Amino acid sequence: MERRYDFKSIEPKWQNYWAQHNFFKVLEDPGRPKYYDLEMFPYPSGNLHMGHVRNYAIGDVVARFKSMNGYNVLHPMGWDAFGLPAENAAIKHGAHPARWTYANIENMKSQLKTLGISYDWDRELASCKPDYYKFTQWMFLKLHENGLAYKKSAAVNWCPSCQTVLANEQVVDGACERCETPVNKRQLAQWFFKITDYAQRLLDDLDKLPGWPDKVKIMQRNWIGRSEGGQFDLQIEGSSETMTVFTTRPDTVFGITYMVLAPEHPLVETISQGTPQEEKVKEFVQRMQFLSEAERTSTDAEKEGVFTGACALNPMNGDRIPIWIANYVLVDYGTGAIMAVPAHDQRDFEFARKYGLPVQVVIKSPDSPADGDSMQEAYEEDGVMVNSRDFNGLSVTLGKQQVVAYMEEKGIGEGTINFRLRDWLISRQRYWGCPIPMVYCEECGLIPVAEADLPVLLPEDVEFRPSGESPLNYVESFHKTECPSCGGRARRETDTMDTFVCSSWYFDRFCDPHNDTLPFSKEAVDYWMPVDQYIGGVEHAILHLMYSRFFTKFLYDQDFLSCDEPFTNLLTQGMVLKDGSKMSKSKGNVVSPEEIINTYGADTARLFILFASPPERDLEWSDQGVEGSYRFLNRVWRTVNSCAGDIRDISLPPQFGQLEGEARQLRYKTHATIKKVSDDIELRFNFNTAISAIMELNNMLTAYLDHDEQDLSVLKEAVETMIVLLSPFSPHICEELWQMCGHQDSVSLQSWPRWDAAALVQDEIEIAIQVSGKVRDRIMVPTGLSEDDLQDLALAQPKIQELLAGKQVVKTIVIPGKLVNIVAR
RNA sequence: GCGGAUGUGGUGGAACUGGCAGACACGCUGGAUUUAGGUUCCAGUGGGUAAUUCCGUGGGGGUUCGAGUCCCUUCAUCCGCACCA
Repeated sequence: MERRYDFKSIEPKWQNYWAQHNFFKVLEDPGRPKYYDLEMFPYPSGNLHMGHVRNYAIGDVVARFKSMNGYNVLHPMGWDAFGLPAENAAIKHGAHPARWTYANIENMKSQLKTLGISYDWDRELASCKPDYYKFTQWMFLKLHENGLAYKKSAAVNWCPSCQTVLANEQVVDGACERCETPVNKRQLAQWFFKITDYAQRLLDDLDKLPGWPDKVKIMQRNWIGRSEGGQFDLQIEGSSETMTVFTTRPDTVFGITYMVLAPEHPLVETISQGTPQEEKVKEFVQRMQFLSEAERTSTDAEKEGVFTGACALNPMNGDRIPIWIANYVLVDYGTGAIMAVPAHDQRDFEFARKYGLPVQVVIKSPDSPADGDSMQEAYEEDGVMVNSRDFNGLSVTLGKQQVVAYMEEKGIGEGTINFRLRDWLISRQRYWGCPIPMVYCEECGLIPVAEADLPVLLPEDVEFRPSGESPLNYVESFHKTECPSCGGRARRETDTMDTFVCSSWYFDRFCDPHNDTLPFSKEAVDYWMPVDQYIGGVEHAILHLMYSRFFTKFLYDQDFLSCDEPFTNLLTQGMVLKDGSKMSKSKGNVVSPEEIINTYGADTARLFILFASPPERDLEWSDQGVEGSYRFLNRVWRTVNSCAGDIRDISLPPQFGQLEGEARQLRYKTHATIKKVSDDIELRFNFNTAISAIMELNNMLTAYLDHDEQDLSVLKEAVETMIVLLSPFSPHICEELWQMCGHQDSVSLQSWPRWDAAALVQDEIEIAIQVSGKVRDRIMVPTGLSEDDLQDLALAQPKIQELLAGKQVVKTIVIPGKLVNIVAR
């Protein structure tokens, strides 16, 4: 017998076997329940890292477990293949993004194959391939057709050094992710998706997702940021203009002592013109423009502003109110203008004190200050309305309703709901992305490309200049085109789409990946969607998951899908850490999966990563831990080796009779392990405890094999059960061991074992006896003893008698099967 | 500042509904096998104590016959959002 099992030959052997026999290829099968198991598809950076291994190992346990439980399992893999790194590589090393990307995919795919994950590779897709992005463009056209894709001028993140716009997620702490230059804002015409139309549904339907972690739902709720309030207009004194404000506190409208516009608000220039303040206002607005996003919006930046020289009239009482501009009001939230009530809003309060503006109390509770001048801070709690004319005496809640009702009646304003969620900016001035299928015609304006003309191909023969500007701008054969409508001269849109667009529907495409007329057939998605289990990192809690939900709802509304939520259950896996921090090149603490697989094999790598920590939690990498997992697999190897010959020809009895002693205990353990492993995988995703249960079974088997007399049926059942239970975690070694036990078929094709309730019946159990809550003795008792008998037995123990001498028993608590607690004084 | 999570042996972690804290591993100690190292196997391993036993789940308080688990309070670390009117 070999000292160590030979994973180097076993693993490729079974990987080839699975591939040759199309083990993981699936088709729709109405006769079996479906299960769609999906891990977030990776960006092809070139190399697999431990986070990937963890993600796919978790997914594979689920896929193999469900498959052995009779489900028709869809488990696909693909590539999120557009994106900035490919272009950076092109600029830096001169490699074409396409070549760079496809080479990376090749490399990562071969690494992935050495892990032995049960993917249906026939469904592989790459978002950068024309047969895929054709339909990303199709999605754009459908959204455009329905008024959900539009172009508008917007302030976007601009890196002055790279000479390009950046996505929000490419701005880290106010600086460019690539060169660390502070980012500023620039006004550019950009494409948006109108995700805000779906804000309410995206919020409400979170309640339809009990299979999602609360953490993620809370993050999405906050991101959507719904707030109820009112919106009303104020006449600007001496002008025909009005300004509109949004407030969540209509009840404090009589406490307004000044108004504030965001510096970028379009009214700022008009109303300050010709006033003595004009110059100061211009100066302030300019200064704000030069500030970076981070400096401008950080909470600890001091509030500052200037008077515009103009006043507005409070529609409730006709009061003249000065209009200011200030850094703390944001142009893109609400109406970009606020009513300031310093007595009841801390931000307004700080500003008012700094500039000597009045503070007027309009909400009063018994313990709140009545006088604005002596207030130390704003009073934001509940109370009743004062100094508010007819509304005096109303509570905050009632006041809100009645002030809004009054405004509606008088045509001053109305109740409104505001969302923090903004429309999704999808334009990127980048080459390596999905082209936006629109053209600009000199005659007809903005015209969508006809569906029949898709895909708009990304030209391959392009030049990369270090300026970072999109090469599409230089490629005449690309941008020079004809108008789809009038046939006249037109220019193609050279912006490409945010890669999040590509990843917002890839899970649908997996259902029907080779369809060349539609993104997917209705039949295919009706069978497979929604995804039953989605697995990936928390970093996508908001963006990717929200965008995918938005796309799904849109496709549902258009009747392309029958479900309106894409992911029924979501598992967010923790990070893989080394020495307490995230693995990174700069820290030099990266452990390469390739190396681990070479040294210990994929089965060990998978087992360790699943054993070291439950999936949601961060995982501390330990080289010694890996060694331990490897030792365990070797122990299993030896266990099976040493008895395979003895059990090979044994056939299991249809029923195990009354067993005694060790054999009985072993059979108990076998079935207890089936139950434990099944529950841990299915109910809790606690793979670490499932594996530890298998370890216990193997430990018991090792001991059992030392006995002279063995019940070979019980032994066979235990050994084979262990192999089957271990197979979703470490499939290759289990295939080999299964074969060693004399089986011709694959362990992957076995049904998941069922536990036999009869085997779990014990006739004796240990009971703890407590005196006043402290364990003082333990006794073995027959199961099924009555509570009274149990109590009598406990009291009769000599040790307990001794302890109770001279004391009075106050009370006895009996927990059958667990303990007896005797309370004595 | 707001929101969320996590604090258990030397380490990773277990304890699922309030019921024997530390399963399973790693590490360490001792022993066996081996010329030796490695491998493998056996035994021990929360802390204090000579010992009956006492103390122990970040700290403090509470509820309970009984608390890692429930309640209040406090500290530390990590993550997300951050002037959202």
